[in-house]
Amino acid sequence: MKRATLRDIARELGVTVATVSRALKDYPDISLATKQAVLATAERLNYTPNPLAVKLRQQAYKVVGVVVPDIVHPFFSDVISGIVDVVEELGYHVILSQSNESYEKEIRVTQMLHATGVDGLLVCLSNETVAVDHLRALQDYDLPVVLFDKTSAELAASSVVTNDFQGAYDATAHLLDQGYTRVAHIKGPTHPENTRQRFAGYQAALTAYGLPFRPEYVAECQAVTHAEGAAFAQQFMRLPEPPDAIFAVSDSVAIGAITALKEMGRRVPEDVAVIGFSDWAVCELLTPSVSSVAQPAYAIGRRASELLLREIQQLRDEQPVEHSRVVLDAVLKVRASSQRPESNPE
Amino acid sequence: MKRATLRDIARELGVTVATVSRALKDYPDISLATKQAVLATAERLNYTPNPLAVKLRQQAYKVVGVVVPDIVHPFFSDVISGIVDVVEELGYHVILSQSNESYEKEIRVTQMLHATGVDGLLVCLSNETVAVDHLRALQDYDLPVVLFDKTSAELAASSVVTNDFQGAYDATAHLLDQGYTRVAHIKGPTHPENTRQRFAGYQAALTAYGLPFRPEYVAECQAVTHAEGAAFAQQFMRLPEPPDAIFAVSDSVAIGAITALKEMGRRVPEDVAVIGFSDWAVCELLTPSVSSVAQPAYAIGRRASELLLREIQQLRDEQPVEHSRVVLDAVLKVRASSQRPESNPE
DNA sequence: CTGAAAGCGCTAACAA
DNA sequence: TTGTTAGCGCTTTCAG
Repeated sequence: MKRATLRDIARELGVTVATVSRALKDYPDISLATKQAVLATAERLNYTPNPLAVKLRQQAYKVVGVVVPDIVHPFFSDVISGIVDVVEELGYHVILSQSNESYEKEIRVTQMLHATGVDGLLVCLSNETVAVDHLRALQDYDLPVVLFDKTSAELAASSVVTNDFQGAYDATAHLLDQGYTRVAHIKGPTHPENTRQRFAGYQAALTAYGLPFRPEYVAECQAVTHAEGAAFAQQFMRLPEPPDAIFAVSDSVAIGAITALKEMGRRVPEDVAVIGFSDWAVCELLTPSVSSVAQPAYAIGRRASELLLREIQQLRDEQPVEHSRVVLDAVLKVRASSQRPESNPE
Repeated sequence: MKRATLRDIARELGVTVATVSRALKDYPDISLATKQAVLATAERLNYTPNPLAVKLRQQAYKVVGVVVPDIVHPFFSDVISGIVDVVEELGYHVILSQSNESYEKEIRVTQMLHATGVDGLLVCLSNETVAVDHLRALQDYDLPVVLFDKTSAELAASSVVTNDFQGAYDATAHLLDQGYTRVAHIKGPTHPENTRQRFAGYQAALTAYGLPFRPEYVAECQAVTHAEGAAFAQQFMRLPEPPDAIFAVSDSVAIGAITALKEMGRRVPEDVAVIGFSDWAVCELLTPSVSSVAQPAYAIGRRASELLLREIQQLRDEQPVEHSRVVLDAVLKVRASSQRPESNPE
């Protein structure tokens, strides 16, 4: 069955397409009789407007593009879920792409998204991404871009991030409150702003508690994996004075560290406390359950979409486009892996 | 900066848009001089074709719609990843929607997807879905639909599923091979075909091993949650002759059951073995590690997209559309939760 | 209250 | 080799 067009309806009723179009959109000046006739035949022919024609006419795609490093990741699927929920309420759809943490692929997919036709872009930068010219080029075409999670100060754009500094500070302070004194940090790569912030929060907490910063207690991941967490935990334990607590930049790294510590015969949290970042669902199910800093993933998706849709609207109304930076608080989830059974058994 | 159009290029060179269009598409009959001139100015003006105009002209959206019950689910995000990888190779994009396991919402989003404009649909039915008239209606508009994971025999459409029967059979047979004799099953709701198949595989294995089917050893989930797994495990243990092994329809249910069994003081796997379905990443990390039947999620996404793209092509070529049913094997992952330490300590 | 006509940007058959 | 023309399906002036 071919899709019915305005012309089909018009022909059936002996009127013009303009009349039909108006009748369907509840225009003021239209006779009740024709309106009802049009509505009836539209119903009968199962009419639905051709989306392409409508969009071409209005110069609006009603689509937002989303680029994440990796779809198969609990944090990102949560963010995506938030995005989908918000944009669908306003009749927009979501086109999804992944960069696989590759700068090249990120350039490719953002350009493809622009070529395919989107009204705006929601992007989480890949770990490899330093330069943001590819995004600036899109902005030059009046395509609004909102960054989330991994953002860049180089780009004049709205962004939504977790308060990584505060989350990291809270995590480190919690360990220190528990009586641990030699707190190490497995940090992420230097490029994404958010892992730098976690590092800064860690340092700030040490300073606030009057503890020295010890470079040998800091390791830097490349790929931010389970395996790296394990490797660095082993490296730390080989130090003359090994740390008694580890704050890891991610849950995967934390879990890798815990696995390695157990294999080395260290008890968690008695000998070494561990705390991660992101609060994956697994954290609760592991033994010991893993303390972690929860990122408001779903809320990030929602806020980022709201900002993007606002900018799209402002652009359409030829109003000045306002950029905002939204920082959402992280929530520390204290579980077994960071709680010293009896802080001071004295 | 406004997006350049064919007309802009044409005006600059004093030719018509038709010439420009042809030059850009490497038409045979075009002078080298004009072709180069066009290419040069196109480059200079940063020309990219207006996707809407192209699509309206060719009557092709270059977009496939995807409907899953829940984006935030490791199985589905894996499937989606497979879909995205395949369709992007052919210049298509993915529009994502979720039904939240609601029949009503599934109807709404599939219609929205049709209204928005997609060339085809990849759908995993919600647990609530029994009737498939909403999908049949879309097929009537020559919109190809491919079902995956949760499918329906009511719809004449291609489908890609896990071999749930074989997976369930293997899981049950494995338990029986380990020496467990009273194997219970926590099954899913009756509607989705796949949980029925798991139930059938369970029964077939019992029969093959000459064991009776005991109705009191079967419980049926509604929501397929952690909590239900826990509740049914407790129910089983209250039986006069409780089972010594449980095959659960999903990992969440299996993990819930294990949690409850531990709380009741039963050891897993010594007193009761447990095996789940889906092989979530957590299974490996829990204590005891949880045996499970792995579904080829990424491959399901790939195969389903391949079938859909084939049908879209066939439709465009006005060839007959062929439907296929692809059944991909499940793989049993044996871990600690289902392995009797010493089968016969005799 | 409704029709006629223009146009969104691009493509393709037909002329020249 | 290039221009002319028509049209994809819809919206929106401008007339009447």
